[in-house]
Amino acid sequence: MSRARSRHAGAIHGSPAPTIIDVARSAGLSKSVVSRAIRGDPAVSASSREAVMAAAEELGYRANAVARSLVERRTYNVGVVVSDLHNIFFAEVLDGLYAAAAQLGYRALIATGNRDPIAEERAVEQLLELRTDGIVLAGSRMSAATVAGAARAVPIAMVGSDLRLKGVDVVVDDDFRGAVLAIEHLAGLGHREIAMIDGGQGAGAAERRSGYESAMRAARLGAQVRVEPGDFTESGGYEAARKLLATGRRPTAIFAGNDQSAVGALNAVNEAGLRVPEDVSLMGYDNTALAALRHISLTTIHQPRNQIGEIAMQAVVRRIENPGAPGKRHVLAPMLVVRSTTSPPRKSSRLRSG
Amino acid sequence: MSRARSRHAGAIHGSPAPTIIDVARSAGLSKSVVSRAIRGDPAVSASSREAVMAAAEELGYRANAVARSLVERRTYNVGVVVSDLHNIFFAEVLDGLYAAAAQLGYRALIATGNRDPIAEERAVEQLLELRTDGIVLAGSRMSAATVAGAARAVPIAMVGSDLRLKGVDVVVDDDFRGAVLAIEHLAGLGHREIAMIDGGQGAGAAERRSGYESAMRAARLGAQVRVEPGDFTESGGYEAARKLLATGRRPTAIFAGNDQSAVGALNAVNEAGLRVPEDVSLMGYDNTALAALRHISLTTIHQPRNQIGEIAMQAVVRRIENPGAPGKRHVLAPMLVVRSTTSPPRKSSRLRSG
DNA sequence: AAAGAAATTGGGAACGTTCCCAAGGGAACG
DNA sequence: CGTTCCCTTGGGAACGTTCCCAATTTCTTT
Repeated sequence: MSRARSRHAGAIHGSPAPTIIDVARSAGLSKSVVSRAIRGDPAVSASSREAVMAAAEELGYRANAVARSLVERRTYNVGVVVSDLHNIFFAEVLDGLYAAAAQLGYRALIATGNRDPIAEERAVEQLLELRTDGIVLAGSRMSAATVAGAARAVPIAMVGSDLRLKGVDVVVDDDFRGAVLAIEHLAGLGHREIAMIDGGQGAGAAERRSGYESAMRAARLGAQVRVEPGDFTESGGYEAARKLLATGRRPTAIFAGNDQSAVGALNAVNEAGLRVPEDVSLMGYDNTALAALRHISLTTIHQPRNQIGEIAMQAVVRRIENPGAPGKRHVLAPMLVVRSTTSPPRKSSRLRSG
Repeated sequence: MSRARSRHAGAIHGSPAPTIIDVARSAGLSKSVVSRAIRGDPAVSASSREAVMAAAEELGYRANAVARSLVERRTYNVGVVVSDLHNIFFAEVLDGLYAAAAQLGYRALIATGNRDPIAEERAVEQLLELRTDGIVLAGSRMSAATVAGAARAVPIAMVGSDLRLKGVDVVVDDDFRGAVLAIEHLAGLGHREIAMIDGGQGAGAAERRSGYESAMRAARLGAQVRVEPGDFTESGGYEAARKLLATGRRPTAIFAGNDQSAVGALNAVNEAGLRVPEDVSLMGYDNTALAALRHISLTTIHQPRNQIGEIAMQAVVRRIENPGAPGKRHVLAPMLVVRSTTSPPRKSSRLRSG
């Protein structure tokens, strides 16, 4: 029956794709049997199954997820809205999300808001129209009201932002704890003048700052607390570090709110003619790919990003399959990663301050 | 009728979402009128339109794209398969893709292959089942046969890889030209011993290499051509640069295949006790965010990534709406971006070699 | 060999839209 | 005032599946 060269009918885009009915006709069976065979339903005789598969292959049949979704009233799609794809931080979260979705039998559909809350809302609205079974919001800047509105339609999980909304799962790193880890490391090396560059409105910035303050007090360094305003960008870190170095007592260690700003700070320290870590120790937060570059080799706090994504996806799927289950808050433990930007302070300053 | 507090019926996930029929009943009109009003069809009286909109709002109605797609036999979705979300290079391409899709009335649905050709194929297959109207492949590593198979079902555009398949649009930066730009810059500064770190199998690596060779010959530096095998990773650049510096005549300038590997090379140069750009000039390719960091400040070749994305999306949509149109090759012009890692060679070496 | 049970098959309804066509109600026109 | 035409409306079919139920076939068992 089939030509020698091409196994599939050479469908050009215009011509309609074969349906289950075409396969049925070609296999000499009913559409019901074809449907069952395609889905792997055991209630099909071996011979029928074979005939169906052969016909499907021959025609180049591909299941139509649209029709299937319509009758099943679910899509097995989970939408993921990422506020910013430029932020490498989210790449690994997406990996985790993706892997977990595949493992649970769902597809992850990624949309982005390009750092614009309005665009994010539009993206959510579109995913809702597409009838995704659930949505994961990564680093969202949307208002609580909007999120709550979406949560009415479909289970939602958020990562990166810590909205406490009932019916919404939240997966966060324990930023407070991470900051404590950082300060314990620096204080343990003997530093006393430990300044922090703040992350402003950034995700987790407030927790990191209070972790810093708390750990400083715990180390009896409450008097040395010094928080320089900044943000989570490279230039924010640069400017903040310049101020730290130019005025007041010069810190022997700087804890930046994230890796980006730490890299900016690194540059400011170098420009001031100081060396890292000999003159100033420097820490970041997030353990992004940036921190791992040899040329930078930044001591930082690792967030289990992959796992964050996994857990978020699992949370959504759990609530898809178990409607009515309440949303939870999942807090993950950060980890210290020591690289080359931290060392004990110079003897002189150590003596002077001790 | 409606409670005071909540404008929308407080639908909890289990209860079915309202349909056009619910709206029709509530507005006292037929489903046809509702359908038309929702879609903005002018053939609806003002009073009906108002009634429909009010009822829709009241019920929290949201159009069901699944049902709509089934009957229209198109989804207005364009799938985007990104080989690697960690590669910041693609973030801007995605921006362009996304913006163009929105502007043309389509949605972009992003899927990823995690650098695994098998996973990429799976992603494509899933998008095809979802009946996306077209697909953009970004940095794909799939076999030509697989791509051709997908192209039979739906218009395809590729960015980053340069498969010449009929029925497939390709959008690429002119990598040959970019490499020429790099060498012209270095040669123009007075460098003669200009080595290149190759990108191996990476996208565009071959073109960049031949651009290098050609430009070297054009500058009468054919005898100085020296290509060190490498890849597009940081450690690849590091290892390659070590070899370049350890053996043979030491180059005064190194052109790395991309920014990542240039950063690795930067580290190797520093470790050898040499300074950039005083002792060795260094160039990358891509103008990623990495290159722009002050701490790195790499001279590099810029690819119009945003535009690459835009053009790819436009190409797919053009062929969706105009089936049978042939695929084209779109070549974009790269640009030199001078930062701090290039300068004229030291006098001494210049004299020696001149 | 008959009867009952089990396995397999087929047909119709449903999912929520859009599209097409027919019908109703004015307005305009002669 | 009757006819025609336009504007609006409503109902049924279709999109490609899955699900349910009834019908048929095949196997067991006595």
